[in-house]
Amino acid sequence: MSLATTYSPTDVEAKWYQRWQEQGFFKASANPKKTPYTVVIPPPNVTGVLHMGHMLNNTIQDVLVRRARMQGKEACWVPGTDHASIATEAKVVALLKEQGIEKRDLTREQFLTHAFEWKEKYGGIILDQLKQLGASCDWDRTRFTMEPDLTEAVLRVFVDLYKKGLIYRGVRMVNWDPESRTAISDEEVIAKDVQAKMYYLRYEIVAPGAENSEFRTQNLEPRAENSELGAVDELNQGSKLSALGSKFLTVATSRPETIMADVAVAVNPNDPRYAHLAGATVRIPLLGREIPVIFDEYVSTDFGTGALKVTPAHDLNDYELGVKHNLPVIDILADDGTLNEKAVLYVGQDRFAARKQIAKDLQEAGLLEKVEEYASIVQTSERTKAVIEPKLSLQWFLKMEHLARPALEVVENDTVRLHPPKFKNMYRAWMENVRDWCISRQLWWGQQIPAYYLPDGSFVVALTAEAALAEARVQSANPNLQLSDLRQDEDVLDTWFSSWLWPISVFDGFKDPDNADINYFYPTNDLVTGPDILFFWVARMIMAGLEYRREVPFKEVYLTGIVRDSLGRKMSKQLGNSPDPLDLIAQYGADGVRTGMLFSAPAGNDLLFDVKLVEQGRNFSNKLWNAFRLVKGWEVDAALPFANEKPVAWFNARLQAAIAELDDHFEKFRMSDALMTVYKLVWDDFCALYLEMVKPAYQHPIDAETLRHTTAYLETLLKLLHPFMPFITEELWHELAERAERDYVCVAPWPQATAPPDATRLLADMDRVLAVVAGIRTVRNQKNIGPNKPLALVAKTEDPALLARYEGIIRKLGGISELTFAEAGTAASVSFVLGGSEFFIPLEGHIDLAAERVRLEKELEYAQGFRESVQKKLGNEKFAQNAKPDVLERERQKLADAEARIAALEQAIKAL
RNA sequence: GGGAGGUUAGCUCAGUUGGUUUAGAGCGCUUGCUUCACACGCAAGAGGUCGAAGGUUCGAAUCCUUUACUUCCCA
Repeated sequence: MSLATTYSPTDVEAKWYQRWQEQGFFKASANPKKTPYTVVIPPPNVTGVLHMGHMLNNTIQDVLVRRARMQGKEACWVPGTDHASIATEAKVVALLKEQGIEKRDLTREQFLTHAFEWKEKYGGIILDQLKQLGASCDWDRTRFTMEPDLTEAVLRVFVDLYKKGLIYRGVRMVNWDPESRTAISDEEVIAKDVQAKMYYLRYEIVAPGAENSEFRTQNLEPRAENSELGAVDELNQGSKLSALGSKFLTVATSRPETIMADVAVAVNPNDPRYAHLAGATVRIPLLGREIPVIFDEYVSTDFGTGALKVTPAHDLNDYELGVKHNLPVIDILADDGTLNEKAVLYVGQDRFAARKQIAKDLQEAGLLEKVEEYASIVQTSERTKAVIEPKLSLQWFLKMEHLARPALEVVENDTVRLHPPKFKNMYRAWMENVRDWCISRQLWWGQQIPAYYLPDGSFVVALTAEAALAEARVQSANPNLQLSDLRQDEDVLDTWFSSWLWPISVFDGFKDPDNADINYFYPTNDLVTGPDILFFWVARMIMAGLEYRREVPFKEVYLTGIVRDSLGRKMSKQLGNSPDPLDLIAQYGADGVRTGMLFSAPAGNDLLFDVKLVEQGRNFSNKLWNAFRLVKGWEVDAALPFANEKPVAWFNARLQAAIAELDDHFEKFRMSDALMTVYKLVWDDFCALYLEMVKPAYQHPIDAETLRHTTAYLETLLKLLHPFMPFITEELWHELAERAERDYVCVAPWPQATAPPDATRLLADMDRVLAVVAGIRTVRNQKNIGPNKPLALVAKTEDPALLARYEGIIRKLGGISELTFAEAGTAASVSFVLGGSEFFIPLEGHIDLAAERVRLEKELEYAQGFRESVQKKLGNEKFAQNAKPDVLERERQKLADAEARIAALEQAIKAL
């Protein structure tokens, strides 16, 4: 045989991917004669390269899409990328810096030119990588969130939502990322536990109406020189405190560097410790500025000292307190996280450097009472990991309430189903507590907000500058207003403000809301993505879909797990525990990698990736390859009669049952189980059993009828496997037979399960026959008898006809040379009992009578115990009354089986 | 701190409306095997008192209560 004993994927994969594309199999167009099946890809970042998460996600999508295509649906998988404003801008800025170009020296247009150049050069990498995985996307439909049409869609939506009063502009406390120097949305903030420090600061009390500044410093004792700053120290001495207590108010804070932005100290009005401070002011340590003591029940008496410094510019709660008490706002932080001139002290220092320095200075000034360890939480940027600053800033927001209500409704009533359903709870919690979405970003890479400011500071919102001008002329009642008088908002929109339109915008549903594609392909069917972007993206797509199409964007959402390493750790560059997907494909083949990923990917569970899984996938490819080699190598002798009626009928029954099971798994999005069903069908049923039953002896020909059935089965298996392993199945499809021009397994019809009328009996009979075979093989193993040594089998059974019908199979798989029926076995035999039947294998010289007796008696004892427990149950009156008839019947059957088995065992023991 | 999951064989997971000395799968493990498609293989086998305690029931991995551990979401 010329075919290699191991399958080599690399030779095969590129070839077939190219052929599929040449044939246009992945192209989809509105076709009223077919049912549409649509998937939009979660657009990867244009800066991205393929990682293991993409592999899993896109493998699942491809499996679904390929199956739908074979089912005769008009399968449309739309690929594309998103512009990832923060990540891409950072990347381009860094690249320019390497070339000696600073962003601030460029105009917006110049920068965007650079950025688009970069995108053209590198932006398609990840899509090409998907092709190596086998992704059957309609590449002609590739979209990019910042291309002109999609940009227009974003702007149209912005204008529309503004006109509907859902978008507003205002000063709000936002999450400021000092590293990317932009506001980000609540969803882009990740809370992290940290071990922080709580600083207890002394604010000098200025008595009501009196100027007693002589207390300022002289009553302070110098701190011990060796007192380590940062350690929890012992300064909290009662005597000293009480002495100082009357002159100082101690305030606990984790952010001492923000005292320069303090505008008050707040205490609870019910706190007796501070009642005397009514009308008092205190001096900010080091700075000396006087600020009032205010009273508010918001302050909790048991946190810190019960006194709270109020810094409205840098804390949301403080801001609200400030508004309530009419306090000023002092913002001491610059956009990059350094202190600005309003801070007066530490100007130009980074906030963390300033914190260290001020702690030191406070300590030296005797104004730091103590420092405590403090388990705290910091908010960090999902994208840059920088610590977020709450910052008051003028931003654009989208009101969520109106959009969230219907979007929650459709998930609650299962119009959109989440898989696994446990995510419904999470979704509900988010939807019910959703806050307005900050959609403006202080960046250039993205869609510039279509708001245009008039010279008088008012603004208009319009799709184009020209439209804005027309509106501005009306609004200002100034017909002489010129384009040059208008200034467009500098900010761009959040990338998710593009992505949430994706299922509509990729079909041009905004530009042309009634076009054939959108009407046909929308709503899409399945969405496959990670739960980490359930809110970012999935929820918002549902909102946009309902708002703009009055229809949900997809019906089923499959949420994958996270790919982790075998120790359960997230894959990261730092740990270096993430394999390069392309290396894996090169080493094990795309089919091997795809199946490897799916083997351990139950829905919603994290996938603990182990290269062994991919090895298993490769081994499976190889198994299939060798099954093909065997069949391909058979010579036909047309004169031979059909010799394998039983195996052929049985395998058909198995096959049909497996197809039904497979379809059921797909229905329930149990991808891992679906794969396992085919895996076992191929490996166990087809290779280990069926092929072994029908294969002719070495160098003997096969009859034509058997070959015809076997080839047909193999073809069906290739179809069932194709969604999982597209490459090897296509290769074998064409190796197996000469194919017509467009006859590819890629577009072959998906097999329909049609169980033969006698399936139940066929399967049950074969189970009994295979149990006999297993019994024989166990004897061989126990007695160390190789498979080539022929054995005789004597059966004592109430159903000899069954064994007679399947004698050929028993002979072949069991290595049995002679099957006879008798009423008793011979003493020099090894016996085994199945149900009520006894089987004897005469083995002169291999028999240890005593050991045989012990073994059989052990089995007997077990069977008797079993019988007893069943009898006990059947004897229980309450059981007889309450149990359903079928349960009762099953128990009676068990009893009968047990009795037959006991009788057979007793016989066998007697025969010894 | 609030909420939602999970805890079943060494590992990763199934287990549908409670039905049993027999709770399944894949991988791994053990033993034997150059059986002429495949050692990326073949055959056989071992391995679990279903986190713990209590309860309901004729009967509980499955229902209820308490508890421990763990993951995630929100604050």
